[in-house]
Amino acid sequence: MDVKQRALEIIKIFDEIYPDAGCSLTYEDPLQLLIATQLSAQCTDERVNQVTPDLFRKYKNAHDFANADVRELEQDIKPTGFFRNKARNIIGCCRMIVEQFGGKVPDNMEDLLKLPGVGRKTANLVLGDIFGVPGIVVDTHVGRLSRRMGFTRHDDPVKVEFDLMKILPREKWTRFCHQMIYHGRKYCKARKPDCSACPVKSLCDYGKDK
DNA sequence: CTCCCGATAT
DNA sequence: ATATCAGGAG
Repeated sequence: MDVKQRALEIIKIFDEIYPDAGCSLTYEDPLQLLIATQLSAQCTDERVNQVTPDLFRKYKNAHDFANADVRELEQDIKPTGFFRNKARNIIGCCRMIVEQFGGKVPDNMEDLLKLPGVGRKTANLVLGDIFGVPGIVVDTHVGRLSRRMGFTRHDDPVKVEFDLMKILPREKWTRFCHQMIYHGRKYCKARKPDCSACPVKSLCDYGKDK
């Protein structure tokens, strides 16, 4: 079967088993999603969601974060790991948003990438979930599953992103990535993938020798 | 390529 | 003990 055809079949099954696939981070506005996503680097969403309610009660907007004390912010986000980099990035990010973008999260890739600590993964997530702009969100799950499913043979997230863009219909991009992450957490896990129970095993060669 | 880094699963 | 978690910068 053609790889595009196979992707569509997988999406059909994903739509049935993950009908409500969306972002697992809790947020109430664009800035909160931007910051929660930065905190989610090498950290589970679950842990981020344990930290953000207090965080967003304490810092209510870009101005509050821009004027935060670095050491204090470090302590506020410590459980998410990489806390020194993340605290510095969040403050730098919010200063730029206040000074150059009128206090609002930019709505385009070019400007989002200017923000410290924001790469293509974070930018594509914000574009997709906030502004409705289709984007391939390549995180650790999407990269791993894409390789296992034969959608790419690259490790480089940017190459994975462009391979997926060629295979998937544009309007499916954002939702498909959320579904891949759900699937990665439930079946196609990094350590002990549960191929025998996988709903798309007939469309994937990865666990074929068991 | 390395570094950042705490928490949990295996 | 080690791998891994919705990455990004130098």
